[in-house]
Amino acid sequence: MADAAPPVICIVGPTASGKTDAAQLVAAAIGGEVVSADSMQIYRGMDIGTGKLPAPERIVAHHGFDLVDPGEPYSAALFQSFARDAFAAIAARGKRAVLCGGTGLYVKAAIDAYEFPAGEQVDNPVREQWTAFAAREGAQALWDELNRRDPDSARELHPNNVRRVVRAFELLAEGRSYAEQKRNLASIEAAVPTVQFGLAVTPTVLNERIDARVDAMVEAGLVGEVRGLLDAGFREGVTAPQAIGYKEIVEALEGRCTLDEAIAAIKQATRRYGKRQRTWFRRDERIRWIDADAGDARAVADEIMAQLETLE
RNA sequence: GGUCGGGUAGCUCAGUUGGUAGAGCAACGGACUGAAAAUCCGUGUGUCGAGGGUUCAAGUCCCCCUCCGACCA
Repeated sequence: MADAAPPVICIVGPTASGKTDAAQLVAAAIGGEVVSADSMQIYRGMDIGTGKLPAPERIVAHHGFDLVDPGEPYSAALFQSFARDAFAAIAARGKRAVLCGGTGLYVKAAIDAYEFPAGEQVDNPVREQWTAFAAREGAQALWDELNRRDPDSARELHPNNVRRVVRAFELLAEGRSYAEQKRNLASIEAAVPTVQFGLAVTPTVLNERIDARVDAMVEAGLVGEVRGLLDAGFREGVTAPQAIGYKEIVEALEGRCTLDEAIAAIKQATRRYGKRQRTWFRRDERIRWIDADAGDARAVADEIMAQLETLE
């Protein structure tokens, strides 16, 4: 990437904070293109429930949507290379990238010096092996085994966190260490120059907005979308069927709860997700927080542009 | 009107022979480098329905009132 490329503008925040509209308005104003950093918007056919900006409403180019089918696996490493390529392509067009993200890990993978050395492998036999071991012998046995081979990393992990313990085995198989990687976390540097903005919404206000948004998704046809996905083999996927708004509707469609119960569950899960996002982004000191309580995308975009002007 | 259940944390409920209460879920806080909308960790005071009584001591036993449910009239 040329040194002359201006910093990527990065807009983060929890679901329903208004990122999507604000990012598009900023991009439109400065001649930019949006890159979405969202682990569920990458799936084709998952539109309503992921809050994907509908094509007719896009006034600038969007990237990061519909990268794979719901049955396919994906990873932060794949997103990293996708995002880096997108930044380069946008710069080459003389445009400016606006990264818009709710998935903290994907945002960091895109802009920070996260390294995924062993390529872009997605179906990892080591993962399968140890996941099966845990299912057979239990979480504690899995952790004990890690403790035998890499006590340094085991100490960093709770035995119940099977996912991460398995991940430590994957790293070990590549001659790396989870503990060492974690130690380096604090000193990670930006790999891509960015200016980051976070949309801050008071939790009570955000919760109300989430409820309204979920109702709107149902009205927009979420149930039909899920039904269509099921017919297309949605259940085969590893990640996509875990999406909030989808897994609950599947429960209702398969008769394990009522639609009203499913809708309530979606609202609850989304509120909790919003909280996790807040926790994730809060600790990044580079983020400049913008008050987004009013829900006025225009005002938020104006504020971002005003701040950009003072910075550049 | 009568009989029997039941009224304990925001919700569903435990609570052993009386020793001033605890699980799950929710809520709140936190972690996070190849599944991340995932995964995991931490935090439990509440007039034990009201009043009275027995007792050194009552969620627990007795009386009375009240509310909910079922059954009988």
